[in-house]
Amino acid sequence: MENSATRNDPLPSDAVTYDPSAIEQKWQRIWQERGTNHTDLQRAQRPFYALMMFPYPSAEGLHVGNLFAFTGNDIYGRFQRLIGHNLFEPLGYDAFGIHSENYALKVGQHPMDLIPNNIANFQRQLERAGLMVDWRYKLTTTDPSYYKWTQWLFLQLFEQGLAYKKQAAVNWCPDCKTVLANEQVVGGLCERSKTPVEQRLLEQWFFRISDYAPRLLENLDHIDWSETTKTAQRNWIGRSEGAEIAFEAENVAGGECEIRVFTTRPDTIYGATYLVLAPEHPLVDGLVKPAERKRLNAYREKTKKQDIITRKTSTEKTGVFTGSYAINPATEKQIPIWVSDYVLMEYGTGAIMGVPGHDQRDFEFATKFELPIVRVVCGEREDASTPLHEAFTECESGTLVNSGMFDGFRVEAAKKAIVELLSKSGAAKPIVHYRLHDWCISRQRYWGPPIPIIYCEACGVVPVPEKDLPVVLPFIEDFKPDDSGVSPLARHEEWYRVECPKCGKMGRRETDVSDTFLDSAWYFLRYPSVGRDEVPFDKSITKKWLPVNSYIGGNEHAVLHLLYSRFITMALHDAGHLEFEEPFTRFRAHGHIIREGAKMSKTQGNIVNPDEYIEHWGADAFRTYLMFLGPYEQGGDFRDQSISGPRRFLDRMFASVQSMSSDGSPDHSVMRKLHQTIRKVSEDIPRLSYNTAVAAMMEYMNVLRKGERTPHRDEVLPLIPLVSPFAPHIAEELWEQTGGTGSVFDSAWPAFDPALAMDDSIELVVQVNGRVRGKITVARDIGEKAALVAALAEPTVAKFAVDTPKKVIFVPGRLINIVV
RNA sequence: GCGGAAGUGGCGGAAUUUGGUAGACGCGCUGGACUUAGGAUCCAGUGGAGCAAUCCGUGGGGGUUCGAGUCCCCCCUUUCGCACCA
Repeated sequence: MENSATRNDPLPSDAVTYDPSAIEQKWQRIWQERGTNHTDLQRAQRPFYALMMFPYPSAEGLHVGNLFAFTGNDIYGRFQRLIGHNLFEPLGYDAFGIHSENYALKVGQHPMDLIPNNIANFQRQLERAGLMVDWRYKLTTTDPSYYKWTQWLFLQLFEQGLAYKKQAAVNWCPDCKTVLANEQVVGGLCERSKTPVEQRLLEQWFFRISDYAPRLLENLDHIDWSETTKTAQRNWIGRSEGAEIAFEAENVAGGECEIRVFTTRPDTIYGATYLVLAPEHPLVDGLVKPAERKRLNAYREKTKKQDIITRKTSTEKTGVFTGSYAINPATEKQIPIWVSDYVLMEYGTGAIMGVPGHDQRDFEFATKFELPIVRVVCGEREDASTPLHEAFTECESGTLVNSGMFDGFRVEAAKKAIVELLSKSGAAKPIVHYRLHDWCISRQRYWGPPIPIIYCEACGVVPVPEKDLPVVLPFIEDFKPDDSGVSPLARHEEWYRVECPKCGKMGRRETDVSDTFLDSAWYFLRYPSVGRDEVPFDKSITKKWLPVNSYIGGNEHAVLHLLYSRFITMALHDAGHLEFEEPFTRFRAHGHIIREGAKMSKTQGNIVNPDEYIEHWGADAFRTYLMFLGPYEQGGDFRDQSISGPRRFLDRMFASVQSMSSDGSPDHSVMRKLHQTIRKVSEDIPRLSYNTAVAAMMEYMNVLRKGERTPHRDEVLPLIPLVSPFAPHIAEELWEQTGGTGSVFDSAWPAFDPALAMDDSIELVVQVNGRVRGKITVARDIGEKAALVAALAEPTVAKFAVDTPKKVIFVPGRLINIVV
């Protein structure tokens, strides 16, 4: 803070000067008294729901990144209110989950004690920032009145058959001691702890999100979201069109055995010279010949032990032969069946056909193990005998060769024709495969909502009746997870022993809790209905306020929270609870801020503490600076020195109101600039182009005060609402000082008058041979002939335009280019 | 490896919509005013070279055009996603 805390000097004695802390405290108090930030949800005529991603209330307190995000949303929301909407800008806390729990373990406190303290601290910090949040609708995911409905949501999905339990190989994080969703595993590492993830076979609850893959993908074309976010979702859903092809084989017991492979290149089947199964593939045992068994077992052991990260990143091909053969349904030749870890059990069918001529991985594998490489596609200027030095993967220019009756087919046509042929004998079928897997929601942890299920010896899996919700998370001292794969709650018999709701015999509660992402997958539905105990969300209020008009948040949630929220909304829509199936009409991803060119982190000790800055510069200057330091959707660089600029701007704004005069009439050219500024700011805010909006207002301030002129009242007043979304406290204060009634946020956005913004004379750029040689001031609507005459009259122009012009390019109102 | 985005003064960044004055705005810096003082405030200046006319400048190289930061081709660098996805 050395550089930034240098400004609170004694001020000239008599002048009324800008004192942010006094003004900010005053207006935060008045807003609360008057209920300025309150929304009348029932009576609103033009509802506008401006949502921001709610924070996880960490012990460190509010991060400047949170404030950057929230301020951007607040500006957008306040602007919507000023142009006549009824704004609803709620905020809450995402307080369940491993983050909180691990921190609690680390500091030796119980999360039930810790979280309320953290929330209180966050609340204090957020209130200082001056957000237009209606705190009456605050929600906290750890509150039983909230998670009661998270559990209800689970039951809804259970009833629809969208929640099911299965034993599956799941991602186990040995550090967090819980399973993780696929989305929480990044490059084989736990997204949170960066520990290599292991595979474990466990009974887990899943949601059938994969059933929704086509809809989740198609709807992306119709929603107004940041393109980067949509791309991330498309990649994650991972649609790929291809075919499933069956290869006949004989197992060691002498029985028939069918190996199904998924391929996007059925056209290359004549070049399939071997098959590869994933080491975990269930058919491997039956296929391995006694002579190969020892080597194969050793190989499978080795892959099992290897962590996923090395398996997925090393491209060195390894593998073993099973000793068995399959029949290629196209060539009817015998091809060997191999096992290799480059084939993954979780994708497709866990088996592939090896086409070394036209797949780089297969090429490497075949080269290493000396398997035949056959060319079945050739490009332009190639033929069937052109040697292959690497896989030929080009599709567009490809023509089939060595492919029997399909020789000469183009790749695309061959794909269809071959699948069609093979499907007649049942050997193939066209298939669309999605990478998206079902969402594993079980967590073997303590700090989450218990999954509302009871296991009964007689009745089996019994959902907890809705009237018994919430299943309250008990306060237990011993909440530490262990390596057993069993939840901490399972150690508390007094809690999990419960009567079966169906037959009344003693049963056992599900002791896993649900994923934190379930808490946040529906919170936007709850906000308008906070306080309603009998429903998760009120029907008419929901109809009035949802879907969310504008949602702003970080792109790190592109495939987690945002995808899950869409899925949950669709599922509730299908169950008749909602009338819409996409929750967020418009989504924009904000950027992230760094500090002095480096990433902010606790270890580097370069975290910006909002409290200190607000203390020294005021919340308004801090907000304005955050919005000014870079393009909102890209983020920017927080530099201590630079905050003085926006603060100076507010100082000058304040001073202008104190010194403005009502005598005479405003300056014509200043008023012109004012209207140009109104236009610019009105266009920039909806585009989230906040940095240029602030720059435009600064530019106007420079014009307003140029050469120490005394600004006129009419020149100054419209600036107050204009600046109010950015700096709400000072705007409110100046609004009051200048005789405004009520809140500036209940006034109107300044009207833009195109006639006033229009320049009557313009600077026309004069070029000779495309190079700028001068500028002439002319009437705005000057014609080409008059412009040419005026241009040639300029000495600097005449000097270069010595010959008769060959050609003249005239762009009305902008430039004239004389070609000689 | 694949895909997206980006490369502009000492620094953060404008201008890319529609090819038409490159460097808005701010920080920093320089000079000045007011001052006992200035790390406050205000005024003026600030891409580079040159006394000047002028020339050179948006990662590098080509191209299209009267005119290119903007469009096209090749290359380099940074960055963010995805990553043995069959």
